[in-house]
Amino acid sequence: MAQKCLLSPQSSALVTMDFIDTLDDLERERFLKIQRLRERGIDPYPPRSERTHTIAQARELFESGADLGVVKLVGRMTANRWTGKITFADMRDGTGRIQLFLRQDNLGAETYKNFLKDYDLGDFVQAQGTLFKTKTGELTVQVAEIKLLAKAVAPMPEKFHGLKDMETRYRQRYLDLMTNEEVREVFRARQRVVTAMRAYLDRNGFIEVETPVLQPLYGGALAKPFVTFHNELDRNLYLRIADELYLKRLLVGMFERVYEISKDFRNEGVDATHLPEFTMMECYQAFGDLSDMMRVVEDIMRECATAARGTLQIAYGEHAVDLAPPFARVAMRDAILERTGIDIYVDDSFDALNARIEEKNLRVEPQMNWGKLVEKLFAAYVEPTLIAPTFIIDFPTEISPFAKKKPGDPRVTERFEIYVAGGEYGNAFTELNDPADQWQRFVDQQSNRARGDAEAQQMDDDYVHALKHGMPPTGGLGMGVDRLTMLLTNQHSIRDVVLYPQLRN
RNA sequence: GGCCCGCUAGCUCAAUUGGCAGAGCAAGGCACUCUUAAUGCCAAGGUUCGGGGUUCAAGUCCCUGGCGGGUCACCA
Repeated sequence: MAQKCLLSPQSSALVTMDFIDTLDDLERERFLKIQRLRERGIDPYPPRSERTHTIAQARELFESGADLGVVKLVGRMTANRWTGKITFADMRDGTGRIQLFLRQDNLGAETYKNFLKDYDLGDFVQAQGTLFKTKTGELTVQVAEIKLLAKAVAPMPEKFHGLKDMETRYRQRYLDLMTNEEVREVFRARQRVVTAMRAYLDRNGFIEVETPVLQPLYGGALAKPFVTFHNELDRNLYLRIADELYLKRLLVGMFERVYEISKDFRNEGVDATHLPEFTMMECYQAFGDLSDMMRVVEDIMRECATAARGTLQIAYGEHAVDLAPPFARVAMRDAILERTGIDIYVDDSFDALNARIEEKNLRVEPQMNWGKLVEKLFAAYVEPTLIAPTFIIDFPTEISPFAKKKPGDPRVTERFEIYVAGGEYGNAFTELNDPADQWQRFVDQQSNRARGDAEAQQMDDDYVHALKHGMPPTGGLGMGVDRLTMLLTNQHSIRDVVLYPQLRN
């Protein structure tokens, strides 16, 4: 008898028995309901559903005064309140929540009893009936017929406190999404950010392209790569750390404006602002320069903020930020001078700058050259203070191997990074198109590598060769899509804007 | 990788100095025809992350391993 009631019409007894052995007590209770339903001839997993409106549509139409008559709504039951022979239930679909009103007098004693017995929170159902308002004024479906669409065997997380455990939220994201409405909104906002960015670029003549993820030589950024192996080719390949060098080759080939929104991979630390795979937008504009890229950043910030938040006045944590262009422009030298009293142009050698830093008792990690020391000084004393959107310009040449040197001052380049609320959101150059200079930069990077800099660029002869054929004067930009989404959704961990983040260790 | 914090019922959380491991939600039973974190009563639910140790006695103290979170260092 026990075995018979576990038989499923669509699977063998053996499989069913094995499955039931995997269930805990709560799940087993629900699985027995599935058996009861099947015995009554009800398929707990019917192949199709019927739906006349989404919940949002039904709500909107009703409020506008339309007479909808009988509607069929579908969704997941998420709460139940019963008082004897009537039950109020909450049902949610992808668009919203609506209350169901089930009454024994309407459904019939048998159906009503079976509903109470065999339906659970988490089940997908189809409710047919008419819309009305309860005496407390809540829009409600007066249910004439209720049908099970998909039985949930496992119980939902707690209905009031939601799912809080970080690990479960990330590893079983579906539980997080079904329980925490605000999490779903973050990912809807992310989609609006990406769509707005793409729409802006498309509208301005940038062509979306795809470049290799697997690269024989990685480059375009200073970072440690992931290494993989191609069996047939019998060689190592690297997962891209940036798209830069492939995209700029396209300008040699006479595409004038290109962009790519891509996953990049960097084999480095994992924390609240870094994941090993992340999404980057890079765009390049032939016959453009740094100031064109500033305009692109301002436009993208404005359009993405409008799409995500509907306003340019946003809150990020404790900061109020105004994203209305134009953004401030400050030379790195001036920013550092103001915050530390050190003039990097006076102390423009490694030894001099290092001595000044020690003299002032500033905490800066030991570095291998002047440029990196400047970068550290900036990161420690300037970056956290940049709340209003600010372009920092004139980066040291030593840390900018793909940027053109500033006319009249070879120590720095035509490069900016955009900072908002103490964080970096984009990086742009007037692109280096002089093949001899580019070749020398690679050589300099190699000497850094020889001195132990694991993030130094490798020589890319093929890229230099491309430049020998002539690349027009060009402005290029990279923006972190995840970080922009964080800013625009007020999230403070990158894991909260990535559906399936890599977890630590 | 260093340091700090956490891991207890399906979920959210308690547990005093080392002294019988508890509550709410969910799920089970009963009552209740306008509830909305419904309510009332009853019953059930545990390898306290794993392993080892100290102790008459360990959720609690010690050692060790695992998995998370925060922070510092590096990178975006």
